[in-house]
Amino acid sequence: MDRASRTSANVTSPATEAAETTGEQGDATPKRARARRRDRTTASMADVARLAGVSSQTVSRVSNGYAGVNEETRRAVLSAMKELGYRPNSAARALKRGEFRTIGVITFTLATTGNVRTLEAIATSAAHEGYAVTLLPVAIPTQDEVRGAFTRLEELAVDAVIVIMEVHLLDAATITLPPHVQVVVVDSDAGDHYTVVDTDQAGGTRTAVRHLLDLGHQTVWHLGGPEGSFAAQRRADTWRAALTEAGHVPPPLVRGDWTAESGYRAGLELAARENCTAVFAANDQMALGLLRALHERGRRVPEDVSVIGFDDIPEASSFLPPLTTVHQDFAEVGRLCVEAVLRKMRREGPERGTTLVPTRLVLRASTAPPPGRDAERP
Amino acid sequence: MDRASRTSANVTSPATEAAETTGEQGDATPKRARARRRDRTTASMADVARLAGVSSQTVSRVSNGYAGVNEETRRAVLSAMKELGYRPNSAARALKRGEFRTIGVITFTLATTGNVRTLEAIATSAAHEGYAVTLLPVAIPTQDEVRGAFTRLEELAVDAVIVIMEVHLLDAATITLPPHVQVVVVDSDAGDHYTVVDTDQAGGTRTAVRHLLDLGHQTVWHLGGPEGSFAAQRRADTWRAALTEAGHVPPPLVRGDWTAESGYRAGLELAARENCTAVFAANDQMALGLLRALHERGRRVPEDVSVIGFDDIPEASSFLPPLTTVHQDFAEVGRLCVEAVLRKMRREGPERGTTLVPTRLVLRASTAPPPGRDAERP
DNA sequence: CCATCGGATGTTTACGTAAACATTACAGCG
DNA sequence: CGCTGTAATGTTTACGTAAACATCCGATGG
Repeated sequence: MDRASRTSANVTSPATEAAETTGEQGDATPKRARARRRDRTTASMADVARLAGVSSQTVSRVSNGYAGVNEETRRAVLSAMKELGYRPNSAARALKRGEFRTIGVITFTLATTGNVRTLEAIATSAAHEGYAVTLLPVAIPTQDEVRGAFTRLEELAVDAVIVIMEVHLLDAATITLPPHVQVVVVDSDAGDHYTVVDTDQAGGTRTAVRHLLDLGHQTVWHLGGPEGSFAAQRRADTWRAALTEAGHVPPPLVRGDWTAESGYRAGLELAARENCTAVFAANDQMALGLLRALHERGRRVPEDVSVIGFDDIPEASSFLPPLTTVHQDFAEVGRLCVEAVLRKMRREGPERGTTLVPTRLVLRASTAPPPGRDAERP
Repeated sequence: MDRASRTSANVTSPATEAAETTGEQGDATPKRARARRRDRTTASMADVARLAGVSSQTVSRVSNGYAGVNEETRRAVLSAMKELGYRPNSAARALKRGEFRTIGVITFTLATTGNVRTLEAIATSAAHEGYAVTLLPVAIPTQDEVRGAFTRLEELAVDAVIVIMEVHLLDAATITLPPHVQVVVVDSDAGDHYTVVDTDQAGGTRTAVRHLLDLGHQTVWHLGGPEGSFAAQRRADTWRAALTEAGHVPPPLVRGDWTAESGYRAGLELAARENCTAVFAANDQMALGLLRALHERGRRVPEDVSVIGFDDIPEASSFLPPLTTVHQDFAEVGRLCVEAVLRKMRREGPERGTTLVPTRLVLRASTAPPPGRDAERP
C-alpha cells in the first residue's frame, strides 16, 4: 500500500519541503519566492547546490561524473540530490550542449512486422547508446504527409533521423532537411545519396528461388509486394533475374499489398493455374493468405504446390503447413541503423553507402519436389 | 536529380551565407564570430531579427502567431525566416515554457499486435495534438529494468507517460515518478490508483464464451495467456465466471505465453482430450498454433472442435479456417490514452479511474455446434 | 622561505526563447 | 492643444545547465 500510494497523484515534491527548511541565503525573500516559479515541483542545480553548500557548478560536475571532485563533496552533493529528488532538466541540458540525444524514426506504418521489429531494435540500440527514440508514424504516404512529418521532426528535438520507407518519396517532396540532421534509410536503393541499411533482398530472393528450382520445379511464380516498396521491387527483380539466369522463363508477376488478404486473392488466381507448382511470396503474411487459397481450391501444400515466404515472422512455424521462408534479421538492421547514424553524427563514417544484412533460409514443411516431375513443359 | 542532391550530405546552411552578407550591426566583429558557435548550421531568432531589422521579441511573436504584429513587419520576419532557414530551437523553447510537448511510452515488447497497434494509435493521436512520442521498450520485464526505463524517461524530455503493461510491476519497483509527470496505464486493473484505459476484457470474454455455449457446447476450454499479464488474468477469470454462471463446469486452464508456438504445444494437449469441443484462446496467435495442432491430430475445425480467438489481427481472416475472434479496437484505446493523459496534464479530468473500450465478436468459420450433440456429460 | 604547480571549487557567461515590462507613436477626444 | 488610450515594437530578464575562466589552498622543490 505504501507503494501503491506512490502514484503521480499522491506525490508531493520533496524539493518544496527541503527548500522551505533551508534558511540561509540572506538575500531578499521576494526574489527567492519568485525564483521558485509557478510550480515548485522540480529542484534545480541551484537548489541542490544550496542544500549541499557548494556551487551549482560543482553539482554539475557531480551530475556529469566529472573527475576533479573531492569524494566527500561528491557524497554531500549526491545526498542533496537524493533528498531533493533532483533530476537534470534535459531541455536546459540540450540547449547548452546543442544536442538532444534523440533519434527520430519516421515510418509509414507499424502494420508490417519488419517495420516494427526494426523499430524495436532501433529503440533498444539507441537506448543502449544513451539516445531516446522519437516516433513519427505517417498514416498515409502522400508526399504532403511526408513533408509534414519531417517538419514536425525538425521542430522536435532530434539529432538524427532514421527513415523506414522508400526514400524516393522524400526526394520527391520539397523537404528542407535541417542541415545538421543525419539521415539513415531502410528499404531503399538510394545508397548513392544516403546511408542505407537494409536486408540483403537480392541474396534472400536468390536463395529462395534456387531452393525451389533445386527441388525440380520448372519455374517459380512470384507473389510480389506493392509498387511503392523498394523491398518488393528488389525481390521481384531478383526473382526474375534468378529465373532467367538459370534458363527458366519467369511467369507473369502477381502482386499483393503485403496483407494476408491480398495473398488470398492472388492465391485464388494462382490456384487456378495447373502449371503453378511453386510460389515465392514476397512476405509471410501473403504466404498465409496464399496457403488458405490453395487449401480452399484443393491444392495441397507442399505435395501439389510449394510455397516459400520472406521475413520469418514468429507465426510462420505455425502455419499449415509450417512455412519455409527467408529469415530476415531485423534486429541487426535496427542495430546497424543506429550505429550508422551515430557514426555519421560523429563524422566517423562515410556520408553514403549501403550496408546489407544477410538472410537465412529456414526450411520447414511448405516446399517439396513438384508432383509429376516432367509433366508439362512449355 | 535536383531533388536527389538535396540530401543531408549536400545541404549547405542558408543561414551561414545570409549571415555573412548581413553587414550592419556596428558592434565588435569578434563578438559576432564567437556568437556564431562552433557550428554555424542553425539560425537563431537573433539572426532572423537582425536580417528583418526588428527585435528578437518580434520574431518570437511572429513565430508563435501572436496577434499584435503589423502585417508588413510580419511578412518581413517570415521572409527573413525563410531566407535563413530558421527553425525554432525546441530545447530553448522547452526550457522557457517548462514543457516538452512529448509523451513517453514505456512497454515491454513490441512483439504483440496489441502493443504495437496501441502504440501506433498513440503516436498518431499525439501528433495530432502537437505532441511527440518518445519510445522506450524494456527488453526484460524485471523490476530493475522497469526502474531503469523510468529513470531514463525522466531524464528525457516527457511531460507524461503511457505505460503499456501491467502496472503492478511498477508499483513493486522502487520508482520515483517525477512529480509532475502524469501516467496512464493500459493492461491493468489499477484504476483505483491510476488512470487506466483498456479493452473491455471481461465483455469480450463473455461474448466469446456465450457464443460457444449458445452453439450447444457442453463447456469451453481456455487457452490462456502468461501469468504476468493483466489481460490474460482478466480473460481467464471472466471465462471461468461466465461458465460457472451458466451452470457449466470450467475445465482446467491451459496456459500459453501469447506466441503461436505456445498455442501449438497447448493445442497438442487439448487435441488429446476427446471431450474438448470448444476452445477459447486468449489471443489469435495462440489460436493459430492451436489450429495447427488440431489439424495435425486430425481434429477438424470447426466440425470436431470450435476455436475462438481474441484480438482480431489482420491475419485472422486468412487462418485455416478463418478465425472467429473478439475484435479489439486498439486504435481507440490509443486515442483514449492520449486524450486521458492530456486531460490529466491540464487538470481537467479525474486523477484515476478506468475507461473500457468495447469489443466486437467477429464471426468467421472456426466455430460450429459440437459434433455429437449430447455425447458425454460429466 | 618563497615560487610554482595542480587539485578542488567558485564565478561568469552564453545557449535560444518568451514572459514581463518599457517605450514609442499616433489617433481620438474633450 | 494637450491628454489618454492603444497598437506596435523594443528591452530586460529568467528558464537550468555547463563551458570557460578565476580563485583558493596546500604541497613540492629549489
